[in-house]
Amino acid sequence: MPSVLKLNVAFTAPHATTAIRLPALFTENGLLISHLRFLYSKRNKSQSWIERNTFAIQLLLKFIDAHQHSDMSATELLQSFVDALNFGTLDSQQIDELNLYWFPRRVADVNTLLSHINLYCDYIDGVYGHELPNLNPLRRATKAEERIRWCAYYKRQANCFLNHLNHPSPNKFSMSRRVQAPSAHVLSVESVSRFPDEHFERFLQYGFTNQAGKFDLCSILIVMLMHYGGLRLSECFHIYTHDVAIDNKTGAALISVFHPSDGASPSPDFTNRRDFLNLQFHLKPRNEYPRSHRLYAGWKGSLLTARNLSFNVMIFPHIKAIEFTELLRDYLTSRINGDHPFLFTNSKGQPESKKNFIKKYQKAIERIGLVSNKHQGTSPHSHRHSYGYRLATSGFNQLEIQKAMHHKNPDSCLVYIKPQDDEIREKARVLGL
DNA sequence: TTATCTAGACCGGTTCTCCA
DNA sequence: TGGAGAACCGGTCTAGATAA
Repeated sequence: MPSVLKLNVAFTAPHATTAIRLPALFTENGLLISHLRFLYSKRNKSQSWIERNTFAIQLLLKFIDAHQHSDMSATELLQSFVDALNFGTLDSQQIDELNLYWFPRRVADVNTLLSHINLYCDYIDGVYGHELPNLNPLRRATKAEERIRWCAYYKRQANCFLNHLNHPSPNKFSMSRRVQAPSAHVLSVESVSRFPDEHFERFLQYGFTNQAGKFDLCSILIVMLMHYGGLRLSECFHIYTHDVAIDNKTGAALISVFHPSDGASPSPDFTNRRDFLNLQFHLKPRNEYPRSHRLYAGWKGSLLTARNLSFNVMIFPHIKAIEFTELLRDYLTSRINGDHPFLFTNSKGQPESKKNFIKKYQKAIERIGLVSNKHQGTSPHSHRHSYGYRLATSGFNQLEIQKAMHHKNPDSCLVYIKPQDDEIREKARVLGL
């Protein structure tokens, strides 16, 4: 049985009226209540953040538990924890006496985990104060709460976890430099992240067919929104059927993407989309479901350009907006409708899940003989890269690309228009340099 | 630097299709 | 009709990428 178990529990804080679901850590001595209270204090953070924090504390508790019978000092033990994260726990013979079997982690990952532990330790300090804990020393402490209080104490005294985020005094520096996390390397990996243009039409035509040989129009439309509209995958799952209109003059589809909760309701009877989903369908905005929920779809805070808290999808090239309309008509007449407002549905009429789309997307990639891999540009996000690059190579300037991709910061689009090594080599060759 | 979203691996349950 | 295999769908976990 593992020394630390994670279970999702319904937690009701004192004086609160409703319970919220949070991950709780259980050791052989019971629930680590201080961590649950810490998570409650951070309940406005994302699901990803809460998961990552819980995972970091879980690793720390497991490591301390594995060293119960060690004669290391507390500082050495915590230093050893940082080393175990960095270099793993297997020796050169691939043997792990601690029975943890951790593999080496990337520097950035280690820093993230240590940052989470640091935050929790700060919270413990705030609750118990800065005095020396009147407890068994760390090595002899048996209760997880006691161990965490000692970790918070040593973190403050010896900066054991995150020296690089604080500013140690000179007399502490010599020790803390031995135990700090390493600096991350500055790295720009050359990778092909745009969808290969030469395969895209074939991908749409032959990738998405079901068992009966019919087109999976739902998936095709989602891919078109990403490839020709530059949408992130998650944004597609927030679109309602009401959010699509047709330009009567050109026949082009006009698509708006609204903020999932605060965006204007399609009906004036409701305050906003949260109100609409709740009262009309007993649903929540999809970014507010837990990450493990089938309806979950993230929201990355795109730049909203309309007062109704939405932005318009800029389909490029324009001819594709007309093709989108034609496919959309076929889709809407053939889809199974369900009790929800979402545009994209699965084979049962329920809102299409991101997870299911990704499975079908990968299958489609394999059908045309490619491998689904983001480094080869065959992941859903690669279409957003293709969109940004297409705008850049068609002569749009940085500000125009920023607006089309709905970035708040003009520099954010640079990653999408970054040239690849072979393109620079080719340019140099053409120039004869 | 920090917070958040995406990708991918692995697993399991259910439903569908084919065939003996 | 029942078994085998494929397809579909969902859950969990971790690492990497992106954006502010």
